[in-house]
Parts: sequence; C-alpha cells; structure tokens
Amino acid sequence: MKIVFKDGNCIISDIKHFNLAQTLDCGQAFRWNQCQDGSWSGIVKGTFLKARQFDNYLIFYNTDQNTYETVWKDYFDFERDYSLPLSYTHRHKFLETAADFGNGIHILKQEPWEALCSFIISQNNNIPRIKGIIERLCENFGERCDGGYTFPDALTLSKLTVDDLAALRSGFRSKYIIDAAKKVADNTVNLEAVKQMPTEEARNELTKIYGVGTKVADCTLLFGMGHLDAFPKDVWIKRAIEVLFDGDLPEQYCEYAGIIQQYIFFYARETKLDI
DNA sequence: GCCCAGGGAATCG
DNA sequence: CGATTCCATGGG
Repeated sequence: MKIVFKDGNCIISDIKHFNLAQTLDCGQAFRWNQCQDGSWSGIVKGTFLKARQFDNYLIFYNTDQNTYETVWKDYFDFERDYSLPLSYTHRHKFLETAADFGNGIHILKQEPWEALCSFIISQNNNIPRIKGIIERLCENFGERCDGGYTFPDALTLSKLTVDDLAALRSGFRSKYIIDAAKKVADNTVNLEAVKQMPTEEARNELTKIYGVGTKVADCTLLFGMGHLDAFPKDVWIKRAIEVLFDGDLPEQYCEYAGIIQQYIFFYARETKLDI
C-alpha cells in the first residue's frame, strides 16, 4: 500500500483486498452515502470525508496526513492484512464463494458508542429505515460540523426522555436508546473497559443494557471494538450455518468468525441467496 | 390487507 | 431450557 498526500488530497494505491463500496455498503455502518459520481461521503468523529475508488487507487479528498493517521487509517482497518482471514475461507466451498464475492470488505473500527446505539436501532428493522432514524438522530441531537452533524454522544442523549426522541420515529427502540445512553454516560457500562475485555466477558457486560441481546452486543464488539471473533447471528446467518454446518460455525474459523460472518451476510443479501 | 426488516423482553410450558 | 407473542414503523 502506497500513500501520497498531494493538492490537499490523500491518494492510496497498491491496495490489496480493499473495496470502498463493499466496505461501506455491507451493512456494518449506516452513515455513508454514495453520490452520483460514485464517491462516498460520511462523517466520523466529527470529520467529514468524501472518498472515491478508481481501478488502481483510492482518493480521500481534502484529507491531510494528520487526519489520515488519526482518523481514517484506524477506521478503515488499513493496517491489517486480510489475506489471512481470506485464506481461511478456502477450507470450505461455500465460504470461499462468499468471500470471493466480498473480498474487498474490511471490518470498520467505528466508535463504540455509535456502533452500540446504531445496532440497538437496527433490531427488527431494515437498513434504509435504520439509516433514516440515525440521520434524524444526528440532525436533532448531534453537533453541527463540516458536511453535516456529528453522532450525538451518550451524555447528550442520557439527558433526554423517550418523548424527546419522538422525531426519530424509532418506535419501541427509543426506551432502549435512553437506557443505553444513561448506562454509558454514568459508566455503569464502561465502553472503553468493555473494549479491552475478552469477548465473552465483554458480551455479558453489554447485555446489561435494556434492549441489548447477544446479536446487538456482538455487532457492537465486531464493528465498534475490533473483536473479530464476535459472530453476530441474524436470521440469514442462522439459516446459512444451520444448512452448512448443522448449527455452529466450526472452531477452526473462530479467530476470524466476524469477518467470515460479514462475507456470508454480504453475499446472501446482495444475491438474495436462497440457501 | 399482508409480510418482513442485521432482535429482545416478557411470559409462558 | 425452547417456543410464542408483542413491540412501532415503513416499504414492498
């Protein structure tokens, strides 16, 4: 991977196993949108990014070296070599096919609170509506920043009531959002500590929050805390591993279960797969 | 009208 | 334990 900073832009070339569209559109993050010209825009940690991928290179517009190093390098998980998890999938025909299809997916390292809150909203919901609710959450309670609004922090939301969230039209999930915000804001659940815990202990900690079960906890661990062994099971994944492995993902995949899970999910969703 | 959507809590047996 | 039901909302 080569990185050059030129004319205020950050240009990345020689990238292996990375595809911007797959990574931003595989259902792990909800605040990225694609423009007519094929570029993607989003806001992370109050930093706006417009990015676009061409055949041999990736360009982050208006991005200096400091911003790349402190925000995007980590967020896009550019330091990791995905050839190892990809090689794991060669052990199974279906996994290989799914991984082939989404071989440019990286697991984002989103902010823990944003991941937790987003996946609370995701439950029994569909992706377009999830994005809408999160957009209204940011517009109403985030801070104005270049390009839009920040994701509101837990402390801000902890001071609100369910009625205050009416504009989100998030239904029964509102009470879950408020409880999560309170427990995170007063450190009943310390997200930075949870991030450092072994996955099982971390999952138990997160499920202390009202409205957070194992699925939402695992999504938070995987997409917001870098726990690549977390394995969120939605209906698609459940059905897939039921058919493929008779119930559970084999032990040999556990180290990268989360990445493999994302290959399966993306493949199933994009191809409307009927296993 | 019906069904489903990256689930979870409450309440059964 | 496992199975059911309800939860709000919007799109197909």
